[in-house]
Amino acid sequence: MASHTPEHAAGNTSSKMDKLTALCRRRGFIFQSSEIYGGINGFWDYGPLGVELKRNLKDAWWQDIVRCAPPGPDGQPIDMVGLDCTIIMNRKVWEASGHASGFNDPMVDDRESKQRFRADQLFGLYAGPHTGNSAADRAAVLAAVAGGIAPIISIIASTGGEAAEVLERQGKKLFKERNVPLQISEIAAEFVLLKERGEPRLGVLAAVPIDVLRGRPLEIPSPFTQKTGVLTEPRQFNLMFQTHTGAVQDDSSMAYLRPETAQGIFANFRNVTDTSRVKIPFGIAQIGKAFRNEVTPRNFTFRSREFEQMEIEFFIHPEQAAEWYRFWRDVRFKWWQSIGLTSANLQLREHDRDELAHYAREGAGTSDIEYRFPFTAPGFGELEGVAHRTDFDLRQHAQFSGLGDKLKYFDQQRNERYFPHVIEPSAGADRGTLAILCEAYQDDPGRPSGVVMKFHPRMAPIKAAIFPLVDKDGMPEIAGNIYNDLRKTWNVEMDVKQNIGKRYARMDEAGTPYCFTVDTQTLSDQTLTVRHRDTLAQERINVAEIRNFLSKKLEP
RNA sequence: GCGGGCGUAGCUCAGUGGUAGAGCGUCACGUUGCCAACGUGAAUGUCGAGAGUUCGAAUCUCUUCGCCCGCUCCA
Repeated sequence: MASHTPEHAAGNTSSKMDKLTALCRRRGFIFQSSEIYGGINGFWDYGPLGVELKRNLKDAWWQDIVRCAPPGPDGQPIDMVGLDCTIIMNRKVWEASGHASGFNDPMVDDRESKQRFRADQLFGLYAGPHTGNSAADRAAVLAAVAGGIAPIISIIASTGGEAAEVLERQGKKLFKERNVPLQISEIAAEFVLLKERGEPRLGVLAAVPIDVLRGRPLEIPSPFTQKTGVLTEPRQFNLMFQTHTGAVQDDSSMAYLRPETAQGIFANFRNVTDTSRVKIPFGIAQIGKAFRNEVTPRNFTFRSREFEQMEIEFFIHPEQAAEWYRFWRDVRFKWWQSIGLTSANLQLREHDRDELAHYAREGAGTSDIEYRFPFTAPGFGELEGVAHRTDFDLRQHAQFSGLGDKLKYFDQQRNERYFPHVIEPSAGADRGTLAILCEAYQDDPGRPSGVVMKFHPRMAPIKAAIFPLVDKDGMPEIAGNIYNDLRKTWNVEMDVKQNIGKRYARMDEAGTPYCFTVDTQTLSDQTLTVRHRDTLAQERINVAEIRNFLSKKLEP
């Protein structure tokens, strides 16, 4: 795998992505939203081919998750029901979920270097006394941090461990920029042994408290230059879109566009259990739009401000969390492979415990199913997150709605009332579509189009094309009959214009896996040629066999 | 949001103050008949947008919008 460089590893990454976006535009997969008005940043439209592709992805998900859910760990069929809830909900939903307060990350700017970072990712190196009594020294320096002393050096990191790594790697450079006569002699996790002018001191790496940052930003050294006096106070960036319900726009009518579909499922948990006879373990699935005011939408459709999610909330008894977490993680990874993401560009990555979201920190784990996009290579970008959300959301809604224990689930078999835990596989439909496009794209100088989209037949926007070799001698009529029959079941196209090579080339760019061509021989023996997109090979089959042929090729 | 780069036909680009162009693609007709072939013809432009300078702006200036790269964010 690693032995041969993927064609979109560093080097021609941008050119592959440029070619792909050009093809998406040219062939009608994806357009920029409101293009004739100059576009709008972070919003994308799906054209005639794109809408088929994305719909195939969502339909496959719905079929494989809701209508024909996989057997569970015990081999028994899984209980799964669908849901479709509104984008705008009572705003208390977002207070309960934590989005209203937690979804806007305070950001800090370095006024001098014009760089910005998240306030909660700022770590400081704090120095305290070194008496030799390590327990007392640690307590002393931690007390000093809590008391609000300024760090001597600052670092951007998401965890203390990462801060230690940065310090280890760049320690000398950081001290040089600060121009403090300090030396590091030892780093053990977040604790650091320092020497200041030969005098030993105990250092600790700790998050810079937000209230210190807010109150005295000028005393904190910039993580970029280690200069003081350049940082701004943390500022709020609300990532949720706001709107108003009703004609009068005041504070009381303010509402949010949902930033995730999950909360609609939690808010309907009781409705579903009351009406559908599902029993734990069971899942509720939903496909729908969500909206986030991303700081910087970029990388084609990868980070859009309006996007579509395919989410499952799977409700379980807390004791079964680990088992169901592993189950869904593996099922979802295999599913992406089953629809054509078969290369080493797809990977499953288990999160480190300390990078987990607030609701998942105590859980059985979180993992990402990731794809190596041309623009992330050699890194990966997230397609789907599988998280054990514990009972966080249901408990929050129980509290905020005032329903309390009434929102608990009564388990007949266990004779027990409890808040179920939740395993959440949450996939991005637009990101999935983009990964399928990236995976399918193949330069091929050996064919007339120069490029071919090798979609899995189940995902291909056009399943087959029907061509009369010549636009005469009764061939168009035969082709027309076949077309009219096939289109009752599949999205197929007929094309009579121009020479056959041009028509094959167009279908290569659209990623159509099979082309059926009616020729002179068809007139006498009822056979026609099937041209295979991936191999360019041709075979003859009987006209009456076409339905069988396609059914077999298109089954999951 | 900050810094850097870029916006001319569907695509790739030429055009640096004086009538908006080429190739490819698209479409029509003819011809051919299994991989963008050939001939003839046609359509297609708010030169990203707005303002300014000028007798005259695709070209110079300012503003703005969008795209790409970095920081940042994330399904």
